[in-house]
Amino acid sequence: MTEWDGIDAFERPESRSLSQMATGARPAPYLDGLNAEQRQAVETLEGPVLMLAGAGTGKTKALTTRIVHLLNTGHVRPNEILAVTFTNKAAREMKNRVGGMLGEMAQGMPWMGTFHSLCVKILRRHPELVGLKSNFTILDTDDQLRLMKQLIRADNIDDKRFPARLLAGHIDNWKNRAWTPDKVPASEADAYNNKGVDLYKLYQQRLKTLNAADFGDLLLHVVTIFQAHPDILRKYQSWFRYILVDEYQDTNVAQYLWLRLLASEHKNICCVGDDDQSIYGWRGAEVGNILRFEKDFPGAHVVRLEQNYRSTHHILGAASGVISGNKNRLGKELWTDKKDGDQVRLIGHWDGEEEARWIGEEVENFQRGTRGHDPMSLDDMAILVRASHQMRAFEDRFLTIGLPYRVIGGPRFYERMEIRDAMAYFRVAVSNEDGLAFERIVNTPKRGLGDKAQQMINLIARENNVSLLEGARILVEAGGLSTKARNALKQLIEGFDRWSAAIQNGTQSHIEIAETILEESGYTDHWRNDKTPEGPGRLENLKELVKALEEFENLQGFLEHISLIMENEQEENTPKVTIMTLHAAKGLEFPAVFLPGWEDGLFPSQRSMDESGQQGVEEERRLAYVGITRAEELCTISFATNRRVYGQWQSSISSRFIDELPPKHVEVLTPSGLHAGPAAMASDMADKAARADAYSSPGWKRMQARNARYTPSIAPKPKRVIIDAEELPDFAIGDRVFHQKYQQGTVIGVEADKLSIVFDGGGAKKILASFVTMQDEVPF
DNA sequence: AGTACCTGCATTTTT
DNA sequence: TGCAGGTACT
Repeated sequence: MTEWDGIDAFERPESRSLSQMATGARPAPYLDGLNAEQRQAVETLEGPVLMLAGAGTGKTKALTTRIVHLLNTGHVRPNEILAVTFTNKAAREMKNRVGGMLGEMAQGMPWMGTFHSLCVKILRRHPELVGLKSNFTILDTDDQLRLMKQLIRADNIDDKRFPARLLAGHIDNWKNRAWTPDKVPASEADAYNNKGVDLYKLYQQRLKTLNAADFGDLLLHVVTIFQAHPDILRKYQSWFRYILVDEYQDTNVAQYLWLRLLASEHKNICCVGDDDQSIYGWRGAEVGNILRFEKDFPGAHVVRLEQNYRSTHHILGAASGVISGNKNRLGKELWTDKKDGDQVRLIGHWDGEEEARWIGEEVENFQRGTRGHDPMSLDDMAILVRASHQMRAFEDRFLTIGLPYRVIGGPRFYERMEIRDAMAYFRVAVSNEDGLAFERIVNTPKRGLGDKAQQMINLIARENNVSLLEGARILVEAGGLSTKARNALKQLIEGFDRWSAAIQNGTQSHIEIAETILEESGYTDHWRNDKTPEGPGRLENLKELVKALEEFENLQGFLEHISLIMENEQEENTPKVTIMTLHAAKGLEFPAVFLPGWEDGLFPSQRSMDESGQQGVEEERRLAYVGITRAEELCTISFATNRRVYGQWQSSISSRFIDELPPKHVEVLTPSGLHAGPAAMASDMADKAARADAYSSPGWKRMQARNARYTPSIAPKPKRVIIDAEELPDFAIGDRVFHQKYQQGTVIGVEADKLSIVFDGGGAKKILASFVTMQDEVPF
């Protein structure tokens, strides 16, 4: 591997052709809207660049403009830019914004996406190098845990004392650090009752036989391939002439290595991030990556974006005051030319319920318009909490006063039971080896294949070293099980044979196939016959699922997309207050923000401090910084002196972060109840008791049920989200294409949506365009 | 197979 | 307190 240190000179910008220079001479009106620093970040095209972008300083603008500038000056072709984000949302936004500035040119940017989706793309080209087939499935957390549980039980480990989650945590950690089982250092040998590393090895083997990868693998496998196959690495290195990375402070070791490997030829890597907003250390993010950038990439240009366009002076002052308490930071001071605005408001309450009550009233006040502020929409207000259990108090309160709210981060469409079941059917049909999916649906709907039958299938599959589906086939052919169970299983196997064949030969659309699968398997009937009140809703969800398929070229593309995305944001038009965690709020902004629960132990969280000490406090402090900087106009911090924790009343002291707020930016409000005498307190307690009764009353329950029905998380409406499955490209004769089964080939004829293709492996076929993908992105 | 009860436990979350 | 997961009973 090439070392960055010791390289004395970076490549000079290549001498440009006349046509490139002519292209470069095109006017660049998009630069006009940038401030000096943003402009510098956009125009420093060659060599490593670190864009230190504080909250609200227009980093997305700078990032997208940089891409536009790269293309407009003719430095690079769209498909030679690697642009990486963490979330699909960020990728989508970047795509949209670049698309908005460039028109269809952005369509030609196949390498813009999340770390994971880009890794899948790469991995699908070389799966055999890590023992997978190109149709490998991607496991979600649930599958992972089930698989680990099997291994743990097989090893006779007490999974009470050593829960699967613990093992999953270790393995995740190791993968984040890019440690394959053989690379886990000896210091970790005691993990999971000294069995961690062995189980990790076993787990990886099982994944291979299942032809599956978990999220961590996607990165790890690609890094492994790059490290073991310099020839392959070299091709990607030279292909990606410009690399852009968003939220660099959130990268883990594996992602860092991935980037470093890819950037080491051209060294045109631009990382954007903010060390002060690094809040994902607990899931492997290394703030060190961004702090070390100049060492890792010698000669790096560092550009600081410090002009904030979001918040008022007081809000920024408060945020700066808090974050300055951190030792480990690159240092940055946000400023604004906006008006001073209101000071950050601070208020202490008697208890959590009082806090929720007061915030509810304030929300209504803002809505009405108070003290020189125009009336505000509920959409413009947010309550940001440290931990999701804090949301409950607000939900309860808002429910009683009938204040519309929206909770971000609830259960998602693709995590619903019926959706996961349906997808399990699709998964087995697409990849017969997918034993986890098979297990999930073998007795759903009930086919009389209970524990015993499943154990039998498992046993036979293991003995013959074949997939569960094949094991089941052997069992049926051998005449095992009761007649009834055998026939049911036989029917299921025949079903999968039919469905897999339909997927292979491409005569039916994947939507028809999906409908067929759900019908013939009896899964739809299962819910049609369901008498519980959820039945109709679940059928509805299944319909939505099939509808969502329309956005994809084939079932596999869909499954991949879903396992990578799992999101279901749907907006409806009634304005609502938003309730969410501080983590979920990163990157968002609201005119008015409430930050409740600033009590030591809650925020900063005790656990964080116990587990990570000073480092933990610093990360919590960054979380406070993120919270304050979400606010544009009004920021209200609050705490309660008493709070119910796991049912027990506890008194608490205000957060240390409160004392770090610079007083000149803070207005301290006095709550009406706090200084009342003991009498008021007593009546307060009585009131509370009365309310507690009301909470268990039938009326209350009904209200909750009603709310559940209308809660946004219920009605599913998958948005049109296309990141991995791009719009069907127009194929032309001579195009290089890739087919799941026949691999690479060349188009020799086009009629409507059917292509004639000569495959490299020999043979010509007529194939629906939707079954192949364009392979021009990396020509090798 | 469905239920009723018991126990243990309890951040942050994306892919 | 309230939930998820497991066990034991019907």
